[in-house]
Amino acid sequence: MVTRTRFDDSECPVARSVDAIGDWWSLLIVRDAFDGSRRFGEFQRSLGVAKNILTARLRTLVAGGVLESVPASDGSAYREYVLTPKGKALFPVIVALRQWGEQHFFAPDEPHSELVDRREGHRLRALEVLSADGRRLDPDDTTVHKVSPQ
Amino acid sequence: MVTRTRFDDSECPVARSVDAIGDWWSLLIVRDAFDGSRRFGEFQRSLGVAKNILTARLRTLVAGGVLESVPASDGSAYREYVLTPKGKALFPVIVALRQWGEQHFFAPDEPHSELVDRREGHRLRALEVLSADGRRLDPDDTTVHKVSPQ
DNA sequence: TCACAACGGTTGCAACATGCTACCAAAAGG
DNA sequence: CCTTTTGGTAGCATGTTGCAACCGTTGTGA
Repeated sequence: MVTRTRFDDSECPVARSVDAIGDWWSLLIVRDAFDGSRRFGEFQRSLGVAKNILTARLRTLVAGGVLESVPASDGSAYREYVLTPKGKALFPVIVALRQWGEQHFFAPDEPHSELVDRREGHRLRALEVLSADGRRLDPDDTTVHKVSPQ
Repeated sequence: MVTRTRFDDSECPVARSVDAIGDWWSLLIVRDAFDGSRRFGEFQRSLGVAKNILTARLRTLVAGGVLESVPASDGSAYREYVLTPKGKALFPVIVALRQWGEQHFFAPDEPHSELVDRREGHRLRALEVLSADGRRLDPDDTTVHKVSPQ
């Protein structure tokens, strides 16, 4: 069991997110879930993670409401792990990580797995951070509005 | 020194990204860097991380090209850690984590720090995953195009 | 200029998390 | 039935983290 309550009470949403999914394996488990993995063995073979660690991570993700354990879709007595709506809401996070990795860790001609639009088969548009009125924002165009603790 | 070469050679961009920044502290260090932290002590006070761990993380992030060590901006003899262009490209990742946290870990009226457009002072628009031709995509609308290893 | 505090670490050690292997019960398949 | 697959658990070696103490350098105030 992972017990990191350090930032549970933080006022920063990033910290709470990292608290929920910010360890080495959880993000890759979620990625696999988006890619269609459902069964314990699928995650285990895909990731090469130790089974006791996978057990712990799946439990944590289920406890955190990211995954839920449901009866197997093929009618067998086993269970499957599927993304909850909260888990599916991580889609932009995974896409952002994917695009960052594509841009900074691969040579232009180096092969890598690609996330494509199912209808057209094309690569996705790069994520853009936009202001309320639709302007494209760089990091320097934004600032954190701190909550005064009182 | 963090030595996780397990996924350095993965074909999946998400895995390489997680390899670079996917541990407990690195993402929070990057968040602080976006929020304006530059000095060792700033990160240390803000995060409450042990100094030896912070030392190791900063070194890893510098080695990974996310941060760089530059002379202090105030003319002192100390050094500062600032985001490289590669580091600044993590902006959508941090914003995605922030928005996910805001939506799923805070009650509607619960106070939390907010990332706002500096010009207008308004909250940012929610990130959208778009197809090449601009349609809004859900996870189910996409599929991973696997690279055949050969 | 001299003392003292702050900065940016390093070192050693204890506690905890992870990875590996072996093992096991229940389910599926033949 | 008998065998294999699945989905774990248990124990142990190793790696990582957190904590406290220490230390040289840099800034600071008298």
